[in-house]
Amino acid sequence: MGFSFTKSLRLRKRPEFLRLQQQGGARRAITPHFVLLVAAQVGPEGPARLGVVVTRKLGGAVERNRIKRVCRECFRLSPGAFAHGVDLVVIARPGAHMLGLADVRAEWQRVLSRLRKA
RNA sequence: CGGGAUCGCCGGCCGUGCGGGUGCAGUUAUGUCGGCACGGCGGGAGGAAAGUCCGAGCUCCGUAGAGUGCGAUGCCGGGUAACACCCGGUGGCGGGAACGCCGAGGAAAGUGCAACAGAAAACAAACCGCCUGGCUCAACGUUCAAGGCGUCGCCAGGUAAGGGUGAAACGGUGGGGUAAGAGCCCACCGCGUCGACGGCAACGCCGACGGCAUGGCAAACCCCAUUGGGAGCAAGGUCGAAUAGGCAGGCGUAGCGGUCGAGAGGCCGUCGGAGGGUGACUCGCCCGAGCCUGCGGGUUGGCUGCUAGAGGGGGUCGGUAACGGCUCUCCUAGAGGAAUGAUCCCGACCGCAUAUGCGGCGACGGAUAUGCGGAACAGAACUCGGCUUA
Repeated sequence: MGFSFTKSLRLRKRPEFLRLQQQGGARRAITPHFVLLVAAQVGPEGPARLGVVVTRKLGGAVERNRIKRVCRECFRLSPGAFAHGVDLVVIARPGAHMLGLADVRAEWQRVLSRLRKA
Protein backbone atom coordinates (compact mmCIF):
# COMPACT_ATOMS: atom_id res chain seq x y z
CA MET A 1 0.00 0.00 0.00
CA GLY A 2 0.96 3.61 -0.48
CA PHE A 3 0.61 6.52 1.84
CA SER A 4 -3.14 6.65 1.99
CA PHE A 5 -5.13 7.45 5.11
CA THR A 6 -8.82 6.63 4.84
CA LYS A 7 -11.55 6.48 7.42
CA SER A 8 -10.81 2.88 8.25
CA LEU A 9 -7.38 3.90 9.56
CA ARG A 10 -8.84 6.36 12.11
CA LEU A 11 -10.36 5.92 15.49
CA ARG A 12 -13.91 7.22 15.15
CA LYS A 13 -15.86 6.29 18.23
CA ARG A 14 -15.74 7.46 21.78
CA PRO A 15 -15.28 4.01 23.36
CA GLU A 16 -12.22 3.43 21.18
CA PHE A 17 -10.61 6.53 22.60
CA LEU A 18 -11.61 5.84 26.17
CA ARG A 19 -10.12 2.35 26.01
CA LEU A 20 -6.66 3.81 25.51
CA GLN A 21 -7.03 6.91 27.67
CA GLN A 22 -8.20 5.14 30.77
CA GLN A 23 -5.77 3.28 32.93
CA GLY A 24 -5.92 0.10 30.81
CA GLY A 25 -3.03 -1.68 29.22
CA ALA A 26 -1.92 1.14 26.95
CA ARG A 27 1.75 1.94 26.74
CA ARG A 28 2.50 5.59 27.29
CA ALA A 29 5.25 7.86 26.01
CA ILE A 30 5.58 11.56 26.72
CA THR A 31 7.33 14.10 24.50
CA PRO A 32 7.51 17.87 24.99
CA HIS A 33 4.35 18.46 22.93
CA PHE A 34 2.52 15.14 22.90
CA VAL A 35 1.40 12.17 24.90
CA LEU A 36 1.37 8.96 22.82
CA LEU A 37 -0.75 5.97 23.85
CA VAL A 38 -0.49 2.60 22.14
CA ALA A 39 -2.45 -0.59 22.68
CA ALA A 40 -3.32 -3.77 20.79
CA GLN A 41 -6.62 -3.76 18.89
CA VAL A 42 -9.60 -5.80 20.00
CA GLY A 43 -10.94 -8.40 17.62
CA PRO A 44 -9.40 -9.18 14.21
CA GLU A 45 -6.12 -7.41 13.55
CA GLY A 46 -5.98 -4.70 10.90
CA PRO A 47 -3.56 -1.96 9.98
CA ALA A 48 -2.47 0.47 12.68
CA ARG A 49 -5.09 3.15 13.45
CA LEU A 50 -4.72 6.72 14.71
CA GLY A 51 -6.80 9.06 16.84
CA VAL A 52 -5.83 12.59 17.84
CA VAL A 53 -7.08 14.41 20.93
CA VAL A 54 -6.82 18.19 21.07
CA THR A 55 -8.69 19.98 23.83
CA ARG A 56 -10.13 23.46 23.63
CA LYS A 57 -7.47 24.73 25.94
CA LEU A 58 -4.90 24.57 23.15
CA GLY A 59 -6.53 27.22 20.97
CA GLY A 60 -9.30 27.98 18.53
CA ALA A 61 -10.53 25.74 15.76
CA VAL A 62 -7.77 26.82 13.41
CA GLU A 63 -4.95 25.87 15.76
CA ARG A 64 -6.60 22.59 16.71
CA ASN A 65 -7.24 21.63 13.09
CA ARG A 66 -3.62 22.26 12.26
CA ILE A 67 -2.39 20.00 15.03
CA LYS A 68 -4.63 17.18 13.86
CA ARG A 69 -3.60 17.59 10.25
CA VAL A 70 0.09 17.57 11.01
CA CYS A 71 -0.26 14.50 13.24
CA ARG A 72 -2.24 12.63 10.61
CA GLU A 73 0.31 13.59 7.96
CA CYS A 74 3.14 12.31 10.09
CA PHE A 75 1.31 9.03 10.72
CA ARG A 76 0.44 8.64 7.05
CA LEU A 77 3.98 9.19 5.80
CA SER A 78 5.54 6.58 8.08
CA PRO A 79 3.61 3.37 7.45
CA GLY A 80 6.24 1.13 8.95
CA ALA A 81 6.50 2.97 12.21
CA PHE A 82 3.56 1.28 13.88
CA ALA A 83 2.93 -2.44 13.77
CA HIS A 84 -0.23 -4.14 12.52
CA GLY A 85 -2.94 -4.66 15.06
CA VAL A 86 -2.17 -1.54 17.06
CA ASP A 87 -4.20 1.56 17.94
CA LEU A 88 -2.47 4.87 18.62
CA VAL A 89 -3.93 7.88 20.43
CA VAL A 90 -2.03 11.15 20.34
CA ILE A 91 -2.90 13.77 22.93
CA ALA A 92 -1.59 17.21 22.09
CA ARG A 93 0.00 19.44 24.74
CA PRO A 94 0.41 23.22 24.81
CA GLY A 95 2.56 24.65 22.05
CA ALA A 96 1.91 21.83 19.59
CA HIS A 97 0.34 24.13 17.01
CA MET A 98 3.71 25.82 16.44
CA LEU A 99 5.32 22.63 15.13
CA GLY A 100 5.85 21.66 11.50
CA LEU A 101 5.83 18.18 10.08
CA ALA A 102 9.59 17.69 10.58
CA ASP A 103 9.36 18.68 14.26
CA VAL A 104 6.58 16.22 14.97
CA ARG A 105 8.36 13.40 13.18
CA ALA A 106 11.56 14.06 15.15
CA GLU A 107 9.70 14.03 18.46
CA TRP A 108 7.89 10.82 17.69
CA GLN A 109 11.02 9.12 16.40
CA ARG A 110 12.73 9.44 19.78
CA VAL A 111 10.07 7.45 21.63
CA LEU A 112 9.07 4.94 18.95
CA SER A 113 11.38 2.17 20.06
CA ARG A 114 9.91 2.16 23.53
CA LEU A 115 6.36 1.93 22.18
CA ARG A 116 7.22 -0.95 19.85
CA LYS A 117 7.76 -3.29 22.75
CA ALA A 118 4.03 -3.17 23.51
C1' C B 1 -1.28 35.91 -0.70
C1' G B 2 -0.49 33.99 -6.09
C1' G B 3 1.67 29.96 -9.41
C1' G B 4 3.80 25.00 -9.95
C1' A B 5 5.30 19.89 -8.52
C1' U B 6 4.72 15.53 -5.35
C1' C B 7 1.90 12.91 -1.60
C1' G B 8 -3.06 12.95 0.70
C1' C B 9 -8.58 13.96 2.65
C1' C B 10 -14.34 14.42 1.94
C1' G B 11 -18.54 13.55 -0.70
C1' G B 12 -20.83 13.01 -6.29
C1' C B 13 -20.86 10.55 -11.21
C1' C B 14 -18.51 6.83 -14.45
C1' G B 15 -15.30 2.65 -15.50
C1' U B 16 -12.07 -1.72 -14.45
C1' G B 17 -10.56 -5.72 -11.27
C1' C B 18 -11.35 -9.08 -6.99
C1' G B 19 -14.28 -12.13 -4.32
C1' G B 20 -19.80 -12.85 -3.55
C1' G B 21 -24.05 -14.32 -5.53
C1' U B 22 -30.30 -14.73 -1.14
C1' G B 23 -25.62 -12.62 -1.05
C1' C B 24 -21.74 -8.82 0.33
C1' A B 25 -20.22 -4.83 4.27
C1' G B 26 -21.87 -4.06 9.30
C1' U B 27 -22.80 -7.01 16.31
C1' U B 28 -28.04 -4.99 14.64
C1' A B 29 -30.80 -1.05 12.44
C1' U B 30 -29.15 0.15 7.34
C1' G B 31 -27.21 0.38 2.09
C1' U B 32 -29.37 -2.14 -2.81
C1' C B 33 -26.34 -4.09 -6.99
C1' G B 34 -23.81 -3.10 -2.54
C1' G B 35 -18.42 -4.24 -0.24
C1' C B 36 -13.00 -3.71 -1.04
C1' A B 37 -8.96 -1.95 -4.28
C1' C B 38 -7.39 0.97 -8.43
C1' G B 39 -8.26 4.59 -12.33
C1' G B 40 -10.91 8.80 -14.78
C1' C B 41 -14.08 13.34 -14.74
C1' G B 42 -15.73 17.50 -12.45
C1' G B 43 -16.70 19.96 -7.03
C1' G B 44 -14.90 21.30 -1.89
C1' A B 45 -14.46 27.45 3.80
C1' G B 46 -15.31 33.05 5.08
C1' G B 47 -16.07 38.33 4.83
C1' A B 48 -16.56 37.92 8.88
C1' A B 49 -17.66 30.80 8.57
C1' A B 50 -16.45 34.24 14.78
C1' G B 51 -19.24 36.63 19.12
C1' U B 52 -24.26 34.23 19.72
C1' C B 53 -26.33 40.31 20.50
C1' C B 54 -31.26 40.98 17.75
C1' G B 55 -34.96 39.32 13.87
C1' A B 56 -37.26 35.27 11.06
C1' G B 57 -38.06 30.42 8.45
C1' C B 58 -38.39 25.30 10.04
C1' U B 59 -39.42 21.62 14.15
C1' C B 60 -41.51 19.83 18.58
C1' C B 61 -44.02 20.88 23.32
C1' G B 62 -48.33 23.14 23.89
C1' U B 63 -53.61 26.01 24.06
C1' A B 64 -52.05 31.17 26.09
C1' G B 65 -58.26 32.78 29.60
C1' A B 66 -57.69 36.81 33.54
C1' G B 67 -54.62 39.56 36.93
C1' U B 68 -49.75 40.64 38.81
C1' G B 69 -44.75 40.41 37.59
C1' C B 70 -40.52 40.25 34.13
C1' G B 71 -38.15 41.48 29.47
C1' A B 72 -37.83 44.35 24.93
C1' U B 73 -38.82 48.71 22.02
C1' G B 74 -39.31 54.37 22.42
C1' C B 75 -39.49 61.61 17.06
C1' C B 76 -42.31 60.67 12.13
C1' G B 77 -43.09 58.11 7.50
C1' G B 78 -41.57 54.19 4.39
C1' G B 79 -38.89 49.30 3.08
C1' U B 80 -39.10 44.15 4.61
C1' A B 81 -41.01 37.55 6.02
C1' A B 82 -39.35 40.23 10.36
C1' C B 83 -36.19 43.32 13.37
C1' A B 84 -33.21 46.67 17.97
C1' C B 85 -31.72 46.58 10.75
C1' C B 86 -31.99 49.78 6.24
C1' C B 87 -33.80 54.32 3.56
C1' G B 88 -35.97 59.23 3.55
C1' G B 89 -37.65 63.22 6.55
C1' U B 90 -38.29 66.32 11.35
C1' G B 91 -35.96 68.28 15.64
C1' G B 92 -31.48 69.05 18.58
C1' C B 93 -26.05 69.61 19.01
C1' G B 94 -21.16 70.82 16.72
C1' G B 95 -18.95 73.61 12.54
C1' G B 96 -17.42 79.65 8.88
C1' A B 97 -19.15 76.08 5.28
C1' A B 98 -19.33 71.39 2.89
C1' C B 99 -20.93 68.17 6.29
C1' G B 100 -20.84 65.17 10.74
C1' C B 101 -23.07 63.25 15.27
C1' C B 102 -27.73 61.84 18.40
C1' G B 103 -31.31 55.55 23.02
C1' A B 104 -34.82 61.94 20.38
C1' G B 105 -41.97 59.62 24.85
C1' G B 106 -43.18 61.86 29.98
C1' A B 107 -39.61 66.02 34.96
C1' A B 108 -47.34 70.64 36.54
C1' A B 109 -48.14 61.55 39.40
C1' G B 110 -44.63 60.35 43.06
C1' U B 111 -39.70 58.94 45.24
C1' G B 112 -34.71 60.28 44.60
C1' C B 113 -29.69 62.51 43.00
C1' A B 114 -26.18 66.86 42.30
C1' A B 115 -18.85 65.79 44.46
C1' C B 116 -15.85 70.35 44.85
C1' A B 117 -16.73 75.38 44.96
C1' G B 118 -20.35 78.77 46.52
C1' A B 119 -24.24 83.09 50.73
C1' A B 120 -27.61 79.86 48.44
C1' A B 121 -28.50 73.52 44.46
C1' A B 122 -35.08 74.36 44.74
C1' C B 123 -42.11 75.71 49.24
C1' A B 124 -36.09 79.86 47.69
C1' A B 125 -32.57 82.60 50.28
C1' A B 126 -29.19 87.18 50.76
C1' C B 127 -22.12 86.80 51.26
C1' C B 128 -19.70 91.16 49.10
C1' G B 129 -22.78 94.99 47.35
C1' C B 130 -26.65 99.01 46.02
C1' C B 131 -30.48 102.30 48.23
C1' U B 132 -33.75 104.69 52.10
C1' G B 133 -34.69 106.02 57.14
C1' G B 134 -32.94 106.45 62.23
C1' C B 135 -28.82 107.04 65.98
C1' U B 136 -24.08 110.88 66.92
C1' C B 137 -21.56 109.35 73.21
C1' A B 138 -16.93 108.80 70.43
C1' A B 139 -13.39 109.07 65.43
C1' C B 140 -11.89 111.69 60.66
C1' G B 141 -12.57 115.51 56.63
C1' U B 142 -14.87 120.32 55.26
C1' U B 143 -15.79 125.04 58.30
C1' C B 144 -13.50 130.60 62.53
C1' A B 145 -17.36 127.67 65.04
C1' A B 146 -22.15 125.28 65.35
C1' G B 147 -25.39 123.27 62.27
C1' G B 148 -25.25 120.96 57.83
C1' C B 149 -22.83 117.71 54.41
C1' G B 150 -19.50 113.56 53.52
C1' U B 151 -16.64 109.10 55.32
C1' C B 152 -16.70 105.24 58.91
C1' G B 153 -19.71 102.52 62.57
C1' C B 154 -24.43 100.55 64.64
C1' C B 155 -29.86 99.55 64.11
C1' A B 156 -34.39 98.89 61.05
C1' G B 157 -36.13 98.24 56.21
C1' G B 158 -36.18 97.92 50.61
C1' U B 159 -33.68 95.41 46.59
C1' A B 160 -31.46 91.29 43.35
C1' A B 161 -28.96 95.38 38.82
C1' G B 162 -23.43 94.35 39.49
C1' G B 163 -19.34 90.97 41.76
C1' G B 164 -17.80 86.15 42.89
C1' U B 165 -18.60 80.09 42.70
C1' G B 166 -20.19 76.30 39.63
C1' A B 167 -21.81 71.67 34.59
C1' A B 168 -26.15 74.32 36.19
C1' A B 169 -28.11 80.19 40.15
C1' C B 170 -35.53 81.07 39.56
C1' G B 171 -36.02 83.78 31.59
C1' G B 172 -32.07 86.71 27.84
C1' U B 173 -30.61 91.59 25.36
C1' G B 174 -31.67 96.76 25.07
C1' G B 175 -34.57 100.86 26.75
C1' G B 176 -37.91 103.27 30.12
C1' G B 177 -38.75 103.63 35.15
C1' U B 178 -37.05 104.10 40.34
C1' A B 179 -34.37 106.11 46.48
C1' A B 180 -32.01 101.73 44.61
C1' G B 181 -34.27 98.09 41.96
C1' A B 182 -37.45 94.29 40.05
C1' G B 183 -41.92 91.75 33.66
C1' C B 184 -42.97 97.16 37.41
C1' C B 185 -43.69 98.91 31.99
C1' C B 186 -42.15 98.51 26.57
C1' A B 187 -39.59 96.24 21.98
C1' C B 188 -37.32 91.86 20.09
C1' C B 189 -36.03 86.72 21.33
C1' G B 190 -37.32 82.47 24.40
C1' C B 191 -41.51 80.00 27.01
C1' G B 192 -46.83 78.72 27.64
C1' U B 193 -52.10 78.77 25.88
C1' C B 194 -55.50 79.40 21.85
C1' G B 195 -56.55 79.89 16.68
C1' A B 196 -55.52 79.98 11.18
C1' C B 197 -52.51 77.93 7.25
C1' G B 198 -48.89 74.04 5.04
C1' G B 199 -47.59 68.78 5.70
C1' C B 200 -50.01 61.57 5.72
C1' A B 201 -47.05 62.71 10.13
C1' A B 202 -42.92 64.24 13.34
C1' C B 203 -43.16 69.34 12.81
C1' G B 204 -42.96 74.15 10.49
C1' C B 205 -44.92 78.98 9.90
C1' C B 206 -48.15 83.21 11.06
C1' G B 207 -51.30 85.86 14.42
C1' A B 208 -53.51 86.91 19.14
C1' C B 209 -53.28 86.52 24.27
C1' G B 210 -50.57 85.60 28.91
C1' G B 211 -46.36 88.52 32.11
C1' C B 212 -42.94 83.91 33.47
C1' A B 213 -45.81 80.05 35.98
C1' U B 214 -42.89 74.56 34.69
C1' G B 215 -34.44 74.77 36.65
C1' G B 216 -31.46 69.94 35.34
C1' C B 217 -30.89 64.40 35.42
C1' A B 218 -35.55 59.24 33.33
C1' A B 219 -28.06 55.02 29.72
C1' A B 220 -31.77 56.80 38.71
C1' C B 221 -36.27 54.33 40.32
C1' C B 222 -40.57 55.23 37.92
C1' C B 223 -45.01 56.57 34.69
C1' C B 224 -47.14 56.07 29.73
C1' A B 225 -47.66 53.63 24.92
C1' U B 226 -46.62 49.39 21.91
C1' U B 227 -45.10 44.42 22.15
C1' G B 228 -43.33 39.34 23.73
C1' G B 229 -45.88 31.37 25.08
C1' G B 230 -41.36 28.02 25.65
C1' A B 231 -37.36 25.29 23.80
C1' G B 232 -34.04 24.51 19.97
C1' C B 233 -31.25 20.29 14.36
C1' A B 234 -28.12 16.90 20.58
C1' A B 235 -35.11 20.42 17.24
C1' G B 236 -37.87 16.47 15.27
C1' G B 237 -39.05 11.70 12.46
C1' U B 238 -37.88 6.57 12.04
C1' C B 239 -35.39 1.91 13.09
C1' G B 240 -32.37 -0.75 16.46
C1' A B 241 -29.89 -1.78 21.19
C1' A B 242 -30.11 -1.36 26.41
C1' U B 243 -32.62 -0.51 30.82
C1' A B 244 -37.25 -2.87 31.07
C1' G B 245 -41.71 -3.93 39.17
C1' G B 246 -32.96 -3.68 41.29
C1' C B 247 -33.40 -1.69 46.49
C1' A B 248 -35.33 1.71 50.45
C1' G B 249 -38.96 5.41 52.06
C1' G B 250 -43.57 8.28 51.29
C1' C B 251 -48.58 9.56 49.15
C1' G B 252 -52.85 7.74 46.54
C1' U B 253 -56.36 4.74 43.52
C1' A B 254 -62.55 5.94 48.61
C1' G B 255 -67.66 5.63 47.39
C1' C B 256 -72.42 5.59 44.58
C1' G B 257 -75.53 4.66 40.18
C1' G B 258 -76.24 2.36 35.30
C1' U B 259 -74.81 -1.46 31.85
C1' C B 260 -72.25 -6.05 29.83
C1' G B 261 -70.58 -10.75 31.85
C1' A B 262 -71.46 -17.38 34.81
C1' G B 263 -67.37 -15.15 37.29
C1' A B 264 -62.86 -12.43 37.51
C1' G B 265 -63.55 -7.98 35.68
C1' G B 266 -64.60 -4.26 31.61
C1' C B 267 -67.27 0.28 29.93
C1' C B 268 -70.19 4.93 30.98
C1' G B 269 -71.81 8.87 34.43
C1' U B 270 -71.29 11.52 39.11
C1' C B 271 -68.46 12.73 43.25
C1' G B 272 -63.60 12.10 45.40
C1' G B 273 -58.70 12.13 43.78
C1' A B 274 -51.85 11.44 45.39
C1' G B 275 -49.28 13.73 41.84
C1' G B 276 -48.28 16.25 37.20
C1' G B 277 -48.77 20.13 33.06
C1' U B 278 -49.80 25.31 31.95
C1' G B 279 -41.13 26.27 32.85
C1' A B 280 -42.09 33.61 37.24
C1' C B 281 -46.52 33.87 40.76
C1' U B 282 -51.97 33.64 41.89
C1' C B 283 -56.66 32.23 40.15
C1' G B 284 -58.64 29.48 36.43
C1' C B 285 -58.11 25.41 33.00
C1' C B 286 -56.32 20.52 31.54
C1' C B 287 -54.29 15.43 32.40
C1' G B 288 -54.81 11.79 36.02
C1' A B 289 -53.98 5.62 38.26
C1' G B 290 -50.29 5.20 39.64
C1' C B 291 -46.87 8.91 41.19
C1' C B 292 -42.80 11.33 44.05
C1' U B 293 -37.77 11.23 46.56
C1' G B 294 -32.95 8.93 47.34
C1' C B 295 -29.28 5.10 45.96
C1' G B 296 -27.62 1.80 42.07
C1' G B 297 -27.38 0.22 36.77
C1' G B 298 -27.74 0.80 31.21
C1' U B 299 -27.94 3.35 26.29
C1' U B 300 -26.02 7.67 24.40
C1' G B 301 -25.85 3.76 17.49
C1' G B 302 -27.86 3.57 11.93
C1' C B 303 -30.82 6.26 8.36
C1' U B 304 -33.29 10.88 7.82
C1' G B 305 -33.78 16.11 8.75
C1' C B 306 -29.27 18.05 5.01
C1' U B 307 -29.09 21.66 1.51
C1' A B 308 -32.41 25.21 -4.71
C1' G B 309 -32.76 29.30 -1.13
C1' A B 310 -37.11 35.56 1.70
C1' G B 311 -30.43 32.27 -3.50
C1' G B 312 -26.54 34.88 -6.67
C1' G B 313 -25.56 37.79 -11.34
C1' G B 314 -27.28 40.77 -15.79
C1' G B 315 -31.16 43.74 -18.14
C1' U B 316 -35.52 46.66 -17.82
C1' C B 317 -39.63 49.37 -15.40
C1' G B 318 -41.52 52.03 -10.80
C1' G B 319 -39.51 54.76 -6.58
C1' U B 320 -35.42 60.65 -4.00
C1' A B 321 -33.81 56.05 -1.66
C1' A B 322 -34.00 51.46 1.12
C1' C B 323 -36.56 48.27 -2.03
C1' G B 324 -40.16 46.09 -5.28
C1' G B 325 -42.37 44.11 -10.21
C1' C B 326 -41.14 41.61 -14.84
C1' U B 327 -37.60 38.92 -17.59
C1' C B 328 -32.99 36.24 -18.88
C1' U B 329 -29.27 33.35 -16.82
C1' C B 330 -26.23 30.38 -13.16
C1' C B 331 -26.17 25.92 -9.56
C1' U B 332 -22.37 27.01 -5.67
C1' A B 333 -19.35 22.34 0.50
C1' G B 334 -22.51 19.00 3.14
C1' A B 335 -18.51 16.76 7.46
C1' G B 336 -19.96 13.88 11.79
C1' G B 337 -13.38 12.32 17.14
C1' A B 338 -15.70 16.20 12.38
C1' A B 339 -13.10 16.65 4.96
C1' U B 340 -11.41 21.43 2.16
C1' G B 341 -4.60 19.69 3.78
C1' A B 342 1.08 18.66 4.12
C1' U B 343 6.05 19.31 2.11
C1' C B 344 9.29 21.68 -1.35
C1' C B 345 10.40 25.39 -5.20
C1' C B 346 9.42 30.12 -7.62
C1' G B 347 7.15 34.99 -7.38
C1' A B 348 4.77 39.35 -5.43
C1' C B 349 3.79 42.33 -0.36
C1' C B 350 5.52 44.58 4.45
C1' G B 351 9.42 45.66 8.22
C1' C B 352 14.59 45.87 9.78
C1' A B 353 19.91 45.73 8.76
C1' U B 354 24.07 46.23 5.35
C1' A B 355 26.13 47.76 0.62
C1' U B 356 25.97 50.64 -3.98
C1' G B 357 24.91 54.76 -6.67
C1' C B 358 20.99 59.32 -7.20
C1' G B 359 18.50 64.17 -5.51
C1' G B 360 19.21 67.86 -1.51
C1' C B 361 23.71 72.73 2.07
C1' G B 362 21.18 69.54 5.51
C1' A B 363 17.39 66.77 8.37
C1' C B 364 15.89 63.31 4.83
C1' G B 365 13.54 61.20 0.40
C1' G B 366 13.07 57.50 -3.01
C1' A B 367 15.83 53.17 -6.23
C1' U B 368 18.49 48.39 -6.70
C1' A B 369 20.86 44.02 -4.55
C1' U B 370 21.71 40.62 -0.46
C1' G B 371 20.41 38.60 4.34
C1' C B 372 16.91 37.90 8.33
C1' G B 373 12.01 38.13 10.05
C1' G B 374 6.75 38.72 9.24
C1' A B 375 2.28 37.68 6.33
C1' A B 376 -3.69 39.23 9.84
C1' C B 377 -8.50 37.91 12.05
C1' A B 378 -9.86 33.36 11.87
C1' G B 379 -12.47 26.98 10.06
C1' A B 380 -18.96 25.76 7.59
C1' A B 381 -21.99 22.15 11.73
C1' C B 382 -30.25 23.31 9.96
C1' U B 383 -30.89 27.76 6.78
C1' C B 384 -31.47 32.96 5.92
C1' G B 385 -31.68 38.88 7.16
C1' G B 386 -28.95 42.26 10.30
C1' C B 387 -25.71 44.12 14.20
C1' U B 388 -21.04 43.91 16.72
C1' U B 389 -15.98 42.70 17.21
C1' A B 390 -11.48 41.22 14.55
